[in-house]
Amino acid sequence: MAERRRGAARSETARLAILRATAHQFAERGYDHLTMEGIAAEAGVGKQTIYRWWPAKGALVAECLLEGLLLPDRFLPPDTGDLRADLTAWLADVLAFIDDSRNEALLRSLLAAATENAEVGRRLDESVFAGSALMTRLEAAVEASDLRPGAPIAEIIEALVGALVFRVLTRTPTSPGLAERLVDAVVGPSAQAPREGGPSAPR
Amino acid sequence: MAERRRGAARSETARLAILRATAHQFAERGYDHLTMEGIAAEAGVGKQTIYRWWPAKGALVAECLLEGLLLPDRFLPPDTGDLRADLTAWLADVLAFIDDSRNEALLRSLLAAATENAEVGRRLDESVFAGSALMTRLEAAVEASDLRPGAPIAEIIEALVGALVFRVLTRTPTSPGLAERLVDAVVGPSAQAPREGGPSAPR
Amino acid sequence: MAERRRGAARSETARLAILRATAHQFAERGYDHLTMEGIAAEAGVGKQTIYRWWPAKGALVAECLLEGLLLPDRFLPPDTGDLRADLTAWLADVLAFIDDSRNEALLRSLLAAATENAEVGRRLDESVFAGSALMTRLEAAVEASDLRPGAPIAEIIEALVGALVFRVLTRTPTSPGLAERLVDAVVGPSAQAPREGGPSAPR
Amino acid sequence: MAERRRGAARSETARLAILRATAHQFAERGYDHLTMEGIAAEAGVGKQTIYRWWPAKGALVAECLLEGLLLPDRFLPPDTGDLRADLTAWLADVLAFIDDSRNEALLRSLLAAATENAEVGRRLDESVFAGSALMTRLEAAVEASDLRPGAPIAEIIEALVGALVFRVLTRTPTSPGLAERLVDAVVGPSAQAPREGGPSAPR
DNA sequence: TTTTAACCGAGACGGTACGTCTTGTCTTATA
DNA sequence: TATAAGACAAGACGTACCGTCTCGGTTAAAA
Repeated sequence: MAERRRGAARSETARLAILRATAHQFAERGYDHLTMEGIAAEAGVGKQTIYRWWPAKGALVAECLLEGLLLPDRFLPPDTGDLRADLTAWLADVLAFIDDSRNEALLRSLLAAATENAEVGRRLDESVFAGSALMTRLEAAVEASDLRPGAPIAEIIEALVGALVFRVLTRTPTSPGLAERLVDAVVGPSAQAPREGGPSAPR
Repeated sequence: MAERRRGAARSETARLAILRATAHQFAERGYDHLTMEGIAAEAGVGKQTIYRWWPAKGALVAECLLEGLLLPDRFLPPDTGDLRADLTAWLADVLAFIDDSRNEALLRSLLAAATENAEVGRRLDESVFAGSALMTRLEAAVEASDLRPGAPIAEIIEALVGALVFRVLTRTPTSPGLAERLVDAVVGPSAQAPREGGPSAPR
Repeated sequence: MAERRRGAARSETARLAILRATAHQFAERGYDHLTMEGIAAEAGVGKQTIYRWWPAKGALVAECLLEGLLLPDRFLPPDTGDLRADLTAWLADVLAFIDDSRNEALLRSLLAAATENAEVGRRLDESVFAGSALMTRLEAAVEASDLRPGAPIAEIIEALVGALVFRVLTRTPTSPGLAERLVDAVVGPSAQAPREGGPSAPR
Repeated sequence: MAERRRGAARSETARLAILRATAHQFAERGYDHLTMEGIAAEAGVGKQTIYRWWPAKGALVAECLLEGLLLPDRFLPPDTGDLRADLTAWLADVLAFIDDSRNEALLRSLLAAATENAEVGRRLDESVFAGSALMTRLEAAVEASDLRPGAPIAEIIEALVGALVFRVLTRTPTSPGLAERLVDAVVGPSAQAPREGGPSAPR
């Protein structure tokens, strides 16, 4: 039987108002410049109500992330059977998102949040940059012999996502053909520029 | 004919004291928690003297980076003729540095600085993660046919460095064999031990 | 016939616990720094239970006063037939009480309570500083012709008690012979030692 | 030669704005309900500027008192040669002031301030309730033999002022003839109701 | 016996104010 | 005129209490 402690229960209304206010202020003004007072004011909530449930603004952002209030639905790689094409499509999708400077700023803010809050880092990994969906696609590729058995799938994903993160951090603008080149970098060149017989190790 | 404006010249002593204080406080307390007042106090300098020459703390950090006050001499990839071995050695070197949690925190702080200051981002790219040295090694590899002509060298570097950045952000601990697997991911497996690296470590 | 409304009756246990906690906290930390939350916590009582029965902390203190939880039994003037001796003895008694700095602080706290709560002021008059007992003694003095008929008895008491209150407020330390000099001031010098008391102590 | 330390000097403008705001808020809302934030806001000043120079609101009020921003010029007793008449006139003056309930509340607030700040208590003694002027008048009375030599002057003043303080604390309304009765209580009856031969000690 | 009003403890809530910290600008005296 | 010192207005920080409301549970008169 459910053991319920005494006293009024936590207000879901307040919780949601706080998260929504956080997401709004985050998008509006970035992670720095995000203030507890501003959130409390926008949410119509006492500051104590925030501090009662979250230890710091990083935790607020992490929970927003978890609730999908900060980023659109995760980008999903298609599965057409052509690994390189699928990865390229996924990358192009993400790059298009980043190309909007508003989104780029938001992502950078998210990286800032991750630098000072481990939970945000974890959530970023999990829920933002594809995690399992990408992983599944690559596993399927091994199955289909598009990747050799034993290929370092996790590291391929890290390299791919990391390259994107690095570009956001350094504000490097997207250049044409970037998606293809990145895919080339991590899973080798596409079929129409195939086998050059050279000593380059087969992947 | 040196046109010298009147009045006291900029004090090099003050400049250095400020940069050293910045570097010290940065290492001590991280990018957040870095305060202008703290720097001024430690440097024995008026706050105005800082604001006169730097617009914000991001710029201070960027200049520290440029002066090599924040990070050790850049990591240089060896050139033994064996591309994979060289890259692996370089990676292992960097990973060993990151494995010291003090260094990891420092790097994360640097990423935080990069999120809010474009100059820091640029400098980080250039001076921290090797940039040209790595690039040179890869160009040599193309020359030596260890990489096929037209290989996306820049993207390979981005992927490699990005993976490191991503791991620092998400606080993923280094696992054994990581350097090999990452090299495998971006330039393919080592020829003499094709199965090496094995399956990726679970994350 | 006892008209009783429905529901549980007021808990005497809770009432006493609250008053005792109030008295304890009052003595411990003074009237300011007295908090409803602190009282509730010490009494093991919900805050609402306090607010249900008392409108404010002033009322709590007033009731403590009424119940004799804050001050020792009222100081009673003796009646030896010698008015001046009796008043001096009473005053010396009260002054000795005040001389303990803990008691002085407690009285000052009580004055603080009186400034913001009229009821406390009234109770202070009545139950603390003797009120009727002193009055009775002075009326007896008129009867015995130790005071002339028509002497302003109430004002004499006010002057006496007021002097004490004023000294507590201004933290003036008791000086030797003070009791005698005060009695001298309000009912004239003692006959058998007309010069007694000497000049006032410098302030 | 004046040894001046470096840095900007204390702003007299800010100091005055703060004291004026304090006096205004004090009169408006009383000692409790006086807030540092309210003062800072009304004075157009940062809170730190207040805390830099005053440790607490009690000190602010004490300084206002010293600057004469809270109470009118001290009440001065006349000197017509008739001690009782002069004291009665002074008392009537003060009682008339107290009779305005706004002034009464202000005085009560001042007493509240005195309970928690020793400096206020001291200033109250000195500058509010006549201090030296009353003292001087009584010393002249001894000189003129209106009071016997050795009369406890300081205690007479304490009794007189104390009675007023006590009445303010207990909110006892002024009754007709009060001034005369109080004077009677501390320096004996006036001449037109003289010597009754009784055993009441001569003063 | 059931209902129901009032009590109780606990504790969440929207607020206000606290005293501290930091920011970026301004002022003063010195070098 | 640049500097070290430091005062200033502004405003966010995280904490402490305020007085109200909401929970789940208990008590006892009324229905």
